Amino acid sequence: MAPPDPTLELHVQRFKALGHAARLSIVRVVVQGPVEGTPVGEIQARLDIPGSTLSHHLSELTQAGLLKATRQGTTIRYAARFDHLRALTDYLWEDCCGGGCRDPQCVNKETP
Amino acid sequence: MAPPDPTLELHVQRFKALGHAARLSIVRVVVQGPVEGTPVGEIQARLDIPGSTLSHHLSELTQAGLLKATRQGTTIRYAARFDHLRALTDYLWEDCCGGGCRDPQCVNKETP
DNA sequence: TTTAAATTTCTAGAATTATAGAATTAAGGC
DNA sequence: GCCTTAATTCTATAATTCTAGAAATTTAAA
Repeated sequence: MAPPDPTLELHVQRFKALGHAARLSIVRVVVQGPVEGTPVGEIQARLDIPGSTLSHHLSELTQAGLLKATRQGTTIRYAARFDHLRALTDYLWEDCCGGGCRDPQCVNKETP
Repeated sequence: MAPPDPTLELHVQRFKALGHAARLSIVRVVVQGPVEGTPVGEIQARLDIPGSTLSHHLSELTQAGLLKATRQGTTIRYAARFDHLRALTDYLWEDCCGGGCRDPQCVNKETP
């Protein structure tokens, strides 16, 4: 099999983090929320997930670099890492058309 | 827990499909290949994956709607579904900033 | 119609991930 | 110090996914 590729693995981890209903929902709630972040309690209220389960998913998303946490007293706010979210698709298009294509109008990106 | 959401589940399936080193590699090989698709044999040669394992991953990617297969004699070519790949990120930004933001320059999408 | 090449399906064991209750930590107010 | 609220960590079970060899399928050529 192919040798390990840290850049690949990084992106795998991020895609995997988004490949779960609870976690994708969490990310969307946070993306749609205020820039300064959304408190865990509010995420929990919106999605109706048990605390321990939610915490586990938040931890995965944070470790994957898709969310960042900031404490404010007893509440913790999670905000989106928009830079890393955007980098995900860039990685997919990388070297499209056999090298360096970034054109959104590229024929390869059109529906046949 | 929240009720089932078919649109969410669809995107979960696609992110999950990309959340695996072999599958993300496959997608990249195919994206970088010709528009008409890349033969299984060539993908296998490039990535050095056992045939049965590769076939399993190709099936998952196809079921997720990220690749499409076309037969040419005994060889089968897999091509990227660029439309569905692009839709993945659009889904992430959906309702960003509390509704309908599509602006790439949006402050929410800038690195703090 | 036998043979060969390309790819998939079957199978089962190994490995990883998900879930949520109970216990714990952290911060701040009284 | 003690109590309350907010969130995390611990733990164990359940569920899913991965892997790859062996067998089967598909297509076309000899």
